[in-house]
Amino acid sequence: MAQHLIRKLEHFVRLSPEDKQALEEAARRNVRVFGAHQDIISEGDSPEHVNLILEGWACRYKQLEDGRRQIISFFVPGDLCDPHVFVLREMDHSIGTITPVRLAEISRDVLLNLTDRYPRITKALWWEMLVTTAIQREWTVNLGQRTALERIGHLLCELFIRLRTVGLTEGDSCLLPVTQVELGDATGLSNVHVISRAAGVAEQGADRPEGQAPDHSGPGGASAGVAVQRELPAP
Amino acid sequence: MAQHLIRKLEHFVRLSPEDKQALEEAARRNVRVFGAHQDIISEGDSPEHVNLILEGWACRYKQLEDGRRQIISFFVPGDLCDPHVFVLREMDHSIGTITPVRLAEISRDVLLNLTDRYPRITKALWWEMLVTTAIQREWTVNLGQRTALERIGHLLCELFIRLRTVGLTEGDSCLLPVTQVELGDATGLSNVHVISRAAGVAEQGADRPEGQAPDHSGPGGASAGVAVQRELPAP
DNA sequence: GCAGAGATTTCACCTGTGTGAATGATCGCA
DNA sequence: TGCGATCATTCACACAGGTGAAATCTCTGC
Repeated sequence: MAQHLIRKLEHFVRLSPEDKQALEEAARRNVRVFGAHQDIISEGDSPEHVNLILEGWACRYKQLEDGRRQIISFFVPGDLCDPHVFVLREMDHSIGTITPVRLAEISRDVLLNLTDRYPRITKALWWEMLVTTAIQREWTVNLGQRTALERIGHLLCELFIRLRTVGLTEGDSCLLPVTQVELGDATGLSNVHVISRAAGVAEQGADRPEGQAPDHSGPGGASAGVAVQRELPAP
Repeated sequence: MAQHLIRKLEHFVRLSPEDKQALEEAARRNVRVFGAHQDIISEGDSPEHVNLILEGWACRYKQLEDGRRQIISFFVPGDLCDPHVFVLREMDHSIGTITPVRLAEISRDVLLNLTDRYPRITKALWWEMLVTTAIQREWTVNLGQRTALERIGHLLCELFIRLRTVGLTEGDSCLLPVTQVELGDATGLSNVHVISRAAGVAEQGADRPEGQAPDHSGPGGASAGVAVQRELPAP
């Protein structure tokens, strides 16, 4: 059940069989299923548990009164939505599904128990959180400084690498169950503009992405290097 | 010395005299001084300690090869640069001063000691970190969805409120020792464009900001509500 | 008191991206 | 088998914001 999370964390620390066992256990109870385009938790709600994505894609987003929407980050299998969220009274943003999603609700107690008993897990979760905030910084740069072409190229590279980390790629290709409107909401572009630029990425990209945070920011523009199939995973 | 940090944390938890004493102590040792426009720590360096800003302004930024620069966040007195940074091998971004800065370097051991012995401080630092990441999310929305006018209005409100939290405002005004180029780097705008829009903010704004995360995103644009003096604090 | 660097302000012009609308594809479902 | 909904694609046009350059203005140091 928790194989994606375990695979991801093992990029940073070596987990013992007991560590893995404990994670599996935590991910087994309280599994919930959501359809596509549903809110898992909405702005203003108070968070009750940490959600571990087992299957499917989701996103964190914020919506302005006039309808403008910004996707703040994507969640793919193995991702934890806010392992520290209990401190806050209420959510300042929403989390919604993109595809149908299967997730495990992990209660505060279970999580505290986990970090109390398994120091390697604690360390790995710290690292996971730091990587997440580093990605968040990269998005800030993406939105603030890069052109449309570069933004989309960079985002595709990020997602490809994250999927590869949890073993959800095949060679140079991966599934990308995200509509153009959603790509636009994530990159701060209009849906109409996404296509012309996404086409540009497809033309230019042939290199393989390397490293954790690819930075294709030169004047030459982004090279995606990812053969992306727009296709939903078979259930 | 640590009065700004203490004042900020007390918005969330009530600190005992001993808590405050401990914070004061930690901020007293290893004080360093930087000039304006210097790097405190650069991309690629490995972080050695947590920096507590005592006086002056700094910022976190990332620079692309072709010179484009994105300011990712501002630091004002009372702010901690990354209370969790030790987990990372090397910095993926730089921290540089804007004005001359006085800061306290807090070592890993001192910080761990602090969080071990003073649970209220631990809780307050957790809260501080969550607020910081919430601000980071807000920047993502700012850069991705808002117009130039709204971006600048929102940024000015944020800074005013943060300064008020640490007691660095006077009535409706505060110091803003930030150049237009820096405002542009933070909002993803060109310096030339900042001025026309900043002028717009000055004209439109007369309301007082309210709440922690002001959201002036309606079609009417941003209202800054802050009378800002562009002036360096006397040394 | 002067020189030089950095910051602000203004201008004219250009371009990247948004808007709105119309047309085709694709897919789930009755 | 066909209907409706959701996405993708394309086009023509509009405009927000970028670019480059030049003219002040304001410090700061000598």
